[in-house]
Amino acid sequence: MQKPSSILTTIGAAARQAGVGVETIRFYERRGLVRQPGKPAASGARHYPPETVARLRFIRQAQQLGFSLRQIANLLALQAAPDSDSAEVRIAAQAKLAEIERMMAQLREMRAALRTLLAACPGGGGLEACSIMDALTHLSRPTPSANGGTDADHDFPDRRHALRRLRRDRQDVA
Amino acid sequence: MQKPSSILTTIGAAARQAGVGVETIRFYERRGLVRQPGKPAASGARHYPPETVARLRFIRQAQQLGFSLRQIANLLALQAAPDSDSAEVRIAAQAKLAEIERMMAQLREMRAALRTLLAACPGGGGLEACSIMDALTHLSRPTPSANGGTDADHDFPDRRHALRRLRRDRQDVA
DNA sequence: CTAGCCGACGTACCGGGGTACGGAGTCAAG
DNA sequence: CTTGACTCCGTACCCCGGTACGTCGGCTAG
Repeated sequence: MQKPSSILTTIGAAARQAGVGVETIRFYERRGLVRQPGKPAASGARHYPPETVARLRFIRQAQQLGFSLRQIANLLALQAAPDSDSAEVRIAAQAKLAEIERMMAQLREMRAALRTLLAACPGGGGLEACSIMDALTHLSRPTPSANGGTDADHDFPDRRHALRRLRRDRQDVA
Repeated sequence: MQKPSSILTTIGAAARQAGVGVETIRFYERRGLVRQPGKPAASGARHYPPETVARLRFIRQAQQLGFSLRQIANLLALQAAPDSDSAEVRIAAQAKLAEIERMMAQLREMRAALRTLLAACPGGGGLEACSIMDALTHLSRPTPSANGGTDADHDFPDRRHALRRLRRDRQDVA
């Protein structure tokens, strides 16, 4: 297979150079994040220009900054447009920064709540004595809900939406 | 519809009381997080006991602490088992706390990187002058990858996986 | 010549957390 | 009686970021 002799990269080589999987590149192609080069006449193998590898790295970098693929696509589109203003990029970065700070605040809340629960926790015994289960069951509502109005209580539908998709769970104990 | 007169709750009332959608309850039933009560003979409408509402609130509380539905299911199973030890709950909470701290660390990294980029950013002009795009393109790799080994460079496959699902993106500017 | 590896391609699937749709039944008020 | 609100049920769909699978085809080494 391709020795490091030429600059033509097949998909596999590009994947290795960018540190992603082959399937991932194909996935990005479908998403329009990377466009696939035309196939060289007869044979089936496309060869990727080094720009593609750069683009893949760009994507990875942006992901590490917290950008979603959709947002990265927008950044890349900006990159392609000749009349685009770097102020847009700045705005995007600022928005992302704000978003990250929001998430951190929510994590801090979660952490505080967990710490409180853990502090009040006896180390074992039956569940009746478990202050954590207790707190979850007889909910200590952190958000005050003005209850008894015209309708039923439809309290805070806020943070759940913001933070739900945040965890990376293996199927631990719980 | 049901005034605060009786304790029999239909699914809609239960949903309002717990602050979730009807479809969400049905979804939880499919998942086994909540079991549905038997239907009262002739008619179609099941009536839910107040325990179900409590259970729904439990789920919401636990979600706010960062637990996934799967993990919550385990907690609930624990709750049902008579011989379960509250130490398990404690362990789960500690694990979750550790997880949250990991996520916060990653967010801090992202925040620092974004701040650095923003600090070096001119407020506008062509993209050639954009230090952010620049940084993404000619990657300033934060993780040192020992390169040139036997294989290609397959560096850090870590944080991406941990943090990816963290954002809550509408389709902003980028 | 044949085996085996790579690449190309489409499609399906995973896990997480829901939302929406459409048809049928039931109940109460107007 | 009719209308509207509500329920029940299954199925399908959404976003997100990939992964995997199966079938070709060509290239190259043994």
